Amino acid sequence: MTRDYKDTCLLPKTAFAMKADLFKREPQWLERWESMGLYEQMLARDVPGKFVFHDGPPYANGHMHYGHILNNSMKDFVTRSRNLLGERTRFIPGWDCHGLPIELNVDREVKRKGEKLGAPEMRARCRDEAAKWVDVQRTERKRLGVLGTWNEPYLTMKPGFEAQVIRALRAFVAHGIVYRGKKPVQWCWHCRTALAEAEVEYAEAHVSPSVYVRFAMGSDAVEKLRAHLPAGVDHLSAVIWTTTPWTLPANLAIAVHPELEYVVLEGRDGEGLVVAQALAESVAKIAGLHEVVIGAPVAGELLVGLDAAHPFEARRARLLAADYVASDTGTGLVHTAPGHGRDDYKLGSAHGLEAYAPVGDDGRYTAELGDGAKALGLVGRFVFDANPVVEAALVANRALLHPAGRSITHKYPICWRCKNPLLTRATTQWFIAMDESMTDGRTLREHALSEIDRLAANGGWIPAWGKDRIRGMIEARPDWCISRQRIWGVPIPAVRHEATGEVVLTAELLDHVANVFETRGADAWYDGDPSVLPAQIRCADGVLRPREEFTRDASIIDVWFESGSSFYAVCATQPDLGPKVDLYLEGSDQHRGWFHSSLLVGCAVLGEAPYRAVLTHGFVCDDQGRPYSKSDIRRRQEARRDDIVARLGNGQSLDAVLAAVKSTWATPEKVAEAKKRLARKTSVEDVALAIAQDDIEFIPPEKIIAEQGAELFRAWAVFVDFENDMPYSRAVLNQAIDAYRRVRNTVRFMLGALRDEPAPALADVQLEPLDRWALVRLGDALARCEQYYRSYSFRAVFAEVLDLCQELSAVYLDASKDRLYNDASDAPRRRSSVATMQHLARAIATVLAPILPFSAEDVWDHLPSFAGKGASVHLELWPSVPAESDAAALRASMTSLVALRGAVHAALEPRVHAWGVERQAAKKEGREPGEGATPVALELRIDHARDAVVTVGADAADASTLGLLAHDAAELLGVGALDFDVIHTPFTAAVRAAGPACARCWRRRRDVAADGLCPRCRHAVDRFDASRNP
RNA sequence: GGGCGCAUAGCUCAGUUGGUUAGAGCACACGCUUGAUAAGCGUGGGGUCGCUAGUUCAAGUCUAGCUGCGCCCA
Repeated sequence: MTRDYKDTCLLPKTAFAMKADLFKREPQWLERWESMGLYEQMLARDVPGKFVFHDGPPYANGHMHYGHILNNSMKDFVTRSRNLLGERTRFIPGWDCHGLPIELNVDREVKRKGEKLGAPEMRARCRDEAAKWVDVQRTERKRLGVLGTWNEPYLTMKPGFEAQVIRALRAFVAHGIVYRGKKPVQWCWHCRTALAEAEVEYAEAHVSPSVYVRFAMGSDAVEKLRAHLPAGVDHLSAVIWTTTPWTLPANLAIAVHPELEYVVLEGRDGEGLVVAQALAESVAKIAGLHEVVIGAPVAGELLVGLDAAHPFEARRARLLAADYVASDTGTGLVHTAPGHGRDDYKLGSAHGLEAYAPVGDDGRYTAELGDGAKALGLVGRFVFDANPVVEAALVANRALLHPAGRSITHKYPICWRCKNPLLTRATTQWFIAMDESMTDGRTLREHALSEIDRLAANGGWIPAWGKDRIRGMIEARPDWCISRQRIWGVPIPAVRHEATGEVVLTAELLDHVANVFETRGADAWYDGDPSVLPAQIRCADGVLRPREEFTRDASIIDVWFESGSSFYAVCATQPDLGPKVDLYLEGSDQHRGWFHSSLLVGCAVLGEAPYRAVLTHGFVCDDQGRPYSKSDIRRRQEARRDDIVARLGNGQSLDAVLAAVKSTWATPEKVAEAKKRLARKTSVEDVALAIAQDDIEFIPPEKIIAEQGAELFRAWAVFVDFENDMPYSRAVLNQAIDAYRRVRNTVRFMLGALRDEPAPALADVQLEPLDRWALVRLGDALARCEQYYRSYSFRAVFAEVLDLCQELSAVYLDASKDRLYNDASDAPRRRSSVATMQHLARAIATVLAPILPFSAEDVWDHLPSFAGKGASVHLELWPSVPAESDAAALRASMTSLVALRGAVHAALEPRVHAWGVERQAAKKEGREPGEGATPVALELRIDHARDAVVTVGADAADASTLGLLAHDAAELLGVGALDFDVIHTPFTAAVRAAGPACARCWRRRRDVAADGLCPRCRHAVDRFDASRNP
């Protein structure tokens, strides 16, 4: 029996685990990084560049969801990659702490306990509530491995921040574009506040009344339209359509499109109904007319200037020209209440009509109502309850075109918070004018638009369509309503002079208030201390009056204004950052939110956009492209449940139903299980829900993190394309995990090659061509990755590294095995290999560190020490490779070899197959391979192709094209030897290699000696034995 | 209803200024490998490039329309 030489081989050895156990170990790394002050050390390095990154504040309410996790992962990619690239980058996490959701939570709690609290107490409760969630979210964000100043985050409720918000407001005031106006806003009667556009949601199926109302016109109209009247018509009515009858008391006008064709439709008793031609038929139907009799078409222009009597008020509605009037629904004549609609307001104010809205904060009519409405008993009545009253009055006045009770199902705006339907109601609010000249002569809108274009010219919108997105919004947005009638926020420090009624909001006043807020916070506005105001306040007439003559405004500022000021509050106040931010990074919904408000604040405060670039990512969706949120998934599960229950109720069989709804339960076994459950008296609903939950799965993020680790989520985030919606499902997550494992195992092999022993530096070895190629390949990957990082193409970085690992694994590492395992430890070939592998492992860990910070550190911990090795991979700078003058030749050489490799493997496939079959047959029959029918020699080991000699026709590949790697060609192809036949036409042939196999390295060679070893292995074994027994 | 996007293999994605037979990885099938082994290697099957019409010698790529999906708005 020959000696077993396995122990003398330098087989892979490393403590770097194949299984990462991330969920267990991540917290340990986090703790280590924190105690060693990793973030501070990283920033303390002397690096050439600087990058200003700014966190968009999440709202301090509730736990993190998938969107947050994705967003935070990406932000950490940015922080870490910029630092890696030698650009000092701080990350100051922030939270949006003010605003309605928190206030309502507190409100609900206070009401539940039956407490009565004043503003200061309410604000203190809100502060506690926000602080509580900041703590919760801080823990959750840190757990993801996000690096930053967690002990000093920015909070919009901190005094310094609040003061800067006031200073930002001051800039708008100084530009002269802040004004008080009565305008229709979206109003929540339940929350008693105006809502920002971002705070409005839409209910899909809201049921509203639908009324067609006739407004009687005068004889002047009959005169004017005489040529267009059907024969029997002697009086006219303008017909309007509305789904908000409660706004009829505020009707002041009727809008018509000047370029639309109208007709007079013959009604009953000689009445002519004025409607758009395109809608005459549908109106006739609604009015119950048996035939459509119309006169000659009338240009809308002709109607403009006429008027019609209000159905129950003693006033007339003028017909005004408006180009927004549509001809596809309604009547082509639009009921106009300037106090209750944005278009209405615009039209009304152009014609001198007031924004008349006789509705209070609580959604009940006020005494401002006209006499007609008062007579209906509407004062004090809730507007939505008034709809039937108004409708009844219309019937009584014969103004309704059809029987009462029509309704329509349509989308309707609701409050994002309380989900109650909203009113549009004119209130007195503070606005920032989009179209008034600022001090530099431009309007805010012009200014913002030109900044958008300037950014676009510098590639600042990523992806590029972000420009069109935000541009469209800035172009179309109305004046910015910045006031809210709530408590939890930064007050708009306006004061009202009681004697004159003048409301003062001046730069001078704001300066004083900002300075007070700087130390005492915005609470100072509420605590009764008069010193929050200057002793004397200047009025418009220039006269200073004592503050005792003034009262404070109770409005707070829109939270979007606050977060839009964050660059000014957070970055501008720090000398090493400054007001200009290099990158904003949020979901694409923020084109309407934070990006938008920041841009406007930037234009007023800095005279330019506060950011140089804006990066947006899509939303987390399931594998069918539907939003992946707990509530959304639950809604769909319930819909699926209802579907199943309904189908079963219709008498369909269970298996038919499951097949029809494409359930994963549509298998005989599952159906049987479901039937069994039903038999156990479980309700149909319960079983259906269980099935639906199985079909439409929600995977709680905290569960993934607790059971698998946060890094796998980061791997997912980098595995899918963030510019689009990002598909998330168990299958996709598993794919990302597979990719992660692939990289991990490749690096593990290289660590194994190092065997926990310090390897020589590249400079200290004579590099083999094979290793030089590996370093060229690495260098190519590094160059691409650097570009990818600079352009935030994190996915491409990961794909590049994955590709590198794949290629190394299949080609380079495989070819290196013989020298790694079998050469003597000090053999030059082996030294070249280990020096290269140390460099590769180091570089790969470093490049991946921003994306997979935990695993990269794991690699670092297991990388044997070398000169200059730091305490953490995260303190490394961008890796390099040695200069290589033959890079092009090495690349060409490998390209030829890889092409040849494909041909050789294909040709070898049937032989390998035959050898394998023989081997298995021998095993099965309990005989040695070769003893049977197939003439295969007795083998110690058949390493598939390795024992083959491959002969290749000269036209397929010429030996000279293999260039620098020709020497390693056989190893790279995974065969024993490679011959070229220069005579024949292209072909590939393979035979078993001749000669006995070396007992140690298993290579068939003609120079195997009598002791069973080839000379190389003899030498290696001698060295090994000598080191054992010196 | 409007604005901005997206649609390539079962899945995740590449696919340059239009130009050979549309690629990769995962998954799948079949092999090899017990010296990367809860790993590694090889071979293979799999696509009407969402649909329709156009421009062109030539369309995954350009144009228009449609369908589906997302975000934002009404």
